[in-house]
Amino acid sequence: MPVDLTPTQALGLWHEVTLQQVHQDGRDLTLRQLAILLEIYLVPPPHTVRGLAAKLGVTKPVITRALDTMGELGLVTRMRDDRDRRNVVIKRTVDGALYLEHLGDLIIARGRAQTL
Amino acid sequence: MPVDLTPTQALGLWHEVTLQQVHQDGRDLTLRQLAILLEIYLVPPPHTVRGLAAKLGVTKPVITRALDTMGELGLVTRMRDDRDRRNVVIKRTVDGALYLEHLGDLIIARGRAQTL
DNA sequence: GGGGAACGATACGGTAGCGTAACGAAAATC
DNA sequence: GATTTTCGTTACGCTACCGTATCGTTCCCC
Repeated sequence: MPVDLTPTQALGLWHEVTLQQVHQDGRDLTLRQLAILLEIYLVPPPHTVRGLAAKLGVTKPVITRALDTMGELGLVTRMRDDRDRRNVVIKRTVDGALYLEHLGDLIIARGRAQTL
Repeated sequence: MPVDLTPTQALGLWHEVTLQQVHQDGRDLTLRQLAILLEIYLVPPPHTVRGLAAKLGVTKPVITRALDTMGELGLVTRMRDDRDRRNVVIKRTVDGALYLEHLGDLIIARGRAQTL
């Protein structure tokens, strides 16, 4: 799709996608929440609270809260690690995968419109 | 830059940019705020509160609040319209332009890394 | 010029995020 | 086996956003 995207076009793409996202998605995830979600789904597991906190450069409560919220939305799940019961392993869900798949398609669609 | 971006790669790009943004930018704009900012800077003026509200599909107080916040951050300014003093015209600022320019560069840089 | 419409801002109660600090449970260390 | 460390969560006070409703100002129109 996008070929030779300029900075301006890149911003235009961001604009289109953001706009669409604001319009249709009532969920309205924070930038941080989205970053966490993407990290969980795009980087090979396992994912832990502390690992995500380190990767994003935020404190642990931020991760816990984000997981609470996104858990209620059905986008992620948590399970205790049986090998080290201090750890919590973050799991993906079908809804979460669909959510991101939808976002990916949106980017592509807008990117295509952007370069036409 | 990105050539033949797949949905997965598009998500990867979003991931990288979001991650970077979370890391370095303390401002942490809402998705809505970012959409408003992009609208102001990428679409030809004039911009009004009601116009932005309609374009984004949100209520007017949302726009007013967002302009308050981003105004304090120096990203936008407001001026009363002298021809119709009921209106408020939203103006761009140097800082706002720099902010988005930075974001555009970030997208390009990450997009390049994405397809390497 | 008086009644109504349009525009943006404000008020209000509620919700959700933040950072710092402390907590309980589990593992590691000695 | 007691102490220390690690891990995730919770508590606290605070800030910022939300939606609905209302307000003051300005313009429009008869």
